[in-house]
Amino acid sequence: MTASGHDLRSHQRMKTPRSVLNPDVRTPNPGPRLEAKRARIVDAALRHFAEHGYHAARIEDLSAQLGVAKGSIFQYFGSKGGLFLEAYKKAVRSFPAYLDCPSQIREKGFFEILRYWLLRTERLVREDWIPYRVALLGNYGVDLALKREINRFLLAEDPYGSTAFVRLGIARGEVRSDIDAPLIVSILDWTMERFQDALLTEELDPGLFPHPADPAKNQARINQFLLVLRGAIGI
Amino acid sequence: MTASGHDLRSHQRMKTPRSVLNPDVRTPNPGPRLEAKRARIVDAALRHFAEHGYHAARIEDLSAQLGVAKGSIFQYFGSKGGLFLEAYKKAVRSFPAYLDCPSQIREKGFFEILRYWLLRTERLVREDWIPYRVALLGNYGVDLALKREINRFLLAEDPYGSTAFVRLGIARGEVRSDIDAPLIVSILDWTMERFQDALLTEELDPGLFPHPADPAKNQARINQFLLVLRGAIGI
DNA sequence: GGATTAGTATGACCGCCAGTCACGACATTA
DNA sequence: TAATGTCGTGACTGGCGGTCATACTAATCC
Repeated sequence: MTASGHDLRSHQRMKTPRSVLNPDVRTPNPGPRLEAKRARIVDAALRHFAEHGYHAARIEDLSAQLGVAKGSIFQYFGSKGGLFLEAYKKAVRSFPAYLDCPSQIREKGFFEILRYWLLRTERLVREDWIPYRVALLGNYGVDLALKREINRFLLAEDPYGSTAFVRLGIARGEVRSDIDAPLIVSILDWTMERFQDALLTEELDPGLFPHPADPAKNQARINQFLLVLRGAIGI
Repeated sequence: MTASGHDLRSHQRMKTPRSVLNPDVRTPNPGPRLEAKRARIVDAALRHFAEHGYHAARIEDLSAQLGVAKGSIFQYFGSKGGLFLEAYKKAVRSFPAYLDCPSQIREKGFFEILRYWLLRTERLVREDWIPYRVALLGNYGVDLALKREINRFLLAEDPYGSTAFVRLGIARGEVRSDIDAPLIVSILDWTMERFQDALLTEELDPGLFPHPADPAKNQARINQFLLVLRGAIGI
């Protein structure tokens, strides 16, 4: 539920820009078999990175576990960073966008949608922590070169639909219109990301973030956070 | 100007907790010679990390450039991560705290202090970009283990004095008191950090953050940002 | 001052792992 | 079957973080 940047996700599968991390030397039309193998690798990598972290993850272990040669993985993804980037994308794409909430929630408006997701995220994490952990790694646990690619991706896809969400808020008269919409979006993304990290890190990486967090008090915290956020970007 | 956590920096040089990154096997009273050598290494490391990034920095290069054996560096700092942590601490400690502003600014109140530093930071960065770049690396360009130590440090030292600063704001009646002060501090830290990153990244790491930023418009952005922040935690 | 010892400096060496590449297996076409 | 392109492979390499036996220096003692 966090991202930064404009909503540019217009059509599916826009060509990602070439880069060291994204050699993309595959044939133009890979064919279903290769695509399937590629997907298998990404799935396993997701789990592997989630379990070991970025640096401690060993490509060779991954390849052994998959029954695939190490060389193949590099052929598909170019580098460890490239593989991680694909895993990260898959993780983030698996998260719901703000507007993917039930319609009766949507009718209640902007801030109720936020509340819905904040309350919900805890359970989502518990059900499947793997993509959340990989997202955490991507946000804080890689080097700047990779982080740059990640930000580029978030900017291009806006996977949580923050821009559309803010637009809805403005249209409903719930979100202030005297401030540049992109700045609103950024602030929403920043604070939501950090707040959720603080809520979830207990399970994802104990000790990563300072933790005044008694889980029982999370609901109260969420309410306070929403109050502040409403003051910031509301009305 | 950003940190997260309580203001615990009570006395100088509180014992940092032992850890893999902080073996601290030095003698209890190192003597001035060793302290000087240690400081020399940290200084050079600061520059070296700033120039090359965390992963691309080579301890051996650093040691050659210093005329010091590689083994010595590991003897002093235990690991590359330990060395970086020290460099990061030094960088962050070199930044001014919120309340270090001129007294006539302080008299103008909480939000004017923020404005002062936001306007000021750009120039500070230009004058000496090295610590800012290292802080950026520490925030986004290391692995989670190191990031954990960094957060622990920020929590323990509160190097920007955010807690005292918020306390002042509350005392002056400028900052809302209906919300847990620690949450206010966190939100202030989160947003200030990200906003400054967005402002400064142009010079520190072009392309790291999405950049709608025409430098000429920075002042307008700062004003809008302050408006939002005032709504969030003001009155 | 010489001897003993504790603290400090050194750089050759080791283990590890991302990334490479020559070769082999396989598929496709002729 | 031969020829040609594609895909898969794993032994190998390069480079770097980290170690440690040895050398050196400074302090301490008789």
